[in-house]
Amino acid sequence: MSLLSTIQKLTPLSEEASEWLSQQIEVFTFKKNDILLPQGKICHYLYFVKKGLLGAYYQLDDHEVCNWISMEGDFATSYYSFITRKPSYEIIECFEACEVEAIHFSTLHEMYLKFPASERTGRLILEDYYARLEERLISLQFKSAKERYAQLLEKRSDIILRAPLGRIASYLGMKQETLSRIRAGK
Amino acid sequence: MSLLSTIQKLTPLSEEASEWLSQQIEVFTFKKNDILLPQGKICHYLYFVKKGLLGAYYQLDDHEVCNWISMEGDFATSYYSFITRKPSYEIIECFEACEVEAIHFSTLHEMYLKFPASERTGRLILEDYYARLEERLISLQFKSAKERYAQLLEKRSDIILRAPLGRIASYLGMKQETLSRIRAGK
DNA sequence: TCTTCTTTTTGACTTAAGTCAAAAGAAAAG
DNA sequence: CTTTTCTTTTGACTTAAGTCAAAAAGAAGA
Repeated sequence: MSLLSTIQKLTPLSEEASEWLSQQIEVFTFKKNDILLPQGKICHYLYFVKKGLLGAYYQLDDHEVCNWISMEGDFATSYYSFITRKPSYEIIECFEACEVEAIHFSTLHEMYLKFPASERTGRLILEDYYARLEERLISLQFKSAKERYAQLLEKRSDIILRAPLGRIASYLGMKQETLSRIRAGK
Repeated sequence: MSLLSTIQKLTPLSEEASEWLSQQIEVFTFKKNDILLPQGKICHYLYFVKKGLLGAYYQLDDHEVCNWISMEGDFATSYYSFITRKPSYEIIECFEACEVEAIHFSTLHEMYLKFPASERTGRLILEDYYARLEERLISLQFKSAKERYAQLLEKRSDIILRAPLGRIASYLGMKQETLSRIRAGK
């Protein structure tokens, strides 16, 4: 499972394009609690998680709210900052030691110019992001805390087992104590 | 205020491209309560509201949840269905009599082929959608009903004055009675 | 203008989730 | 191992928002 093979699964990339792209991919390793993107900086990379767990959160008043969590096989970036080239309001942090592959923003756009058919790839990755966001919004809009937890448990039980409780709670839009109680089945 | 001039404000389009596009734009008029897109159909149009008020909602259990409301000068489409070409879970309906300009999906893609620079236009419109969605999510995730109302009042007071109370309430993720009480300042 | 239908408001009561504080469990450090 | 630190759970209490039902206000039709 790699960035390239995952992209190929979304939509085939020409031999030539994937050859070129594979040479542009950068690989990084991070320690637990390392910051991939500080708040206020522009996100230049589209990441792909090879190993580990990472996520994004932002500061709201006196607490942190988690926006997304990615693990092995997931893409990860501060979508809004990455596409708009504006400073990110969210912070990307490793929740575990991580190994990631990364495509630089300029690489992506060079690829679009060199291989116009690859535009589709970019669009599909981003559409996937959009769909996830929309699903989450629907879930937050009118489901109870218990239902939201059940839904996440069904879809991403792996994340629930690995991410810190407080992060999951804020991701689900509830307090840590509430999540703890739901988990205990009360 | 027209589709074309609004697009031009986002990013300049070549003389040739805007000439071509202007000939592809369709104009529709609808009566109050007319359905622009029924649930389960693929959304083929990117709409631009010239006059009136319209919005989208979906069925959740025994009630309807409003996803967005657009008025004069706004774009409107079932974004997810439009980009993925999958059936829409949401219904687009006129809340008032409407006059809209519309670009067909195939027209948009023909434009991308004919005028590659126009890809940027499409991306910007869609990015704008994404940004709105993200803002809404943040608001729902950790703000109280009162705060969410205040925020909408500040950003889109026009909508609050025109849309039915029940729609606004479900858009804000609360019950109609709650919104009524907040509005009364209790 | 009167009647009917729809939308919004109000009232009384219930419930889900938040708050604050402390205890228990795990993980990291010496 | 112990001690320290961080994370999760539990308890008692509060509060925001939901529920159900009825009244009031507006809009529409005859």
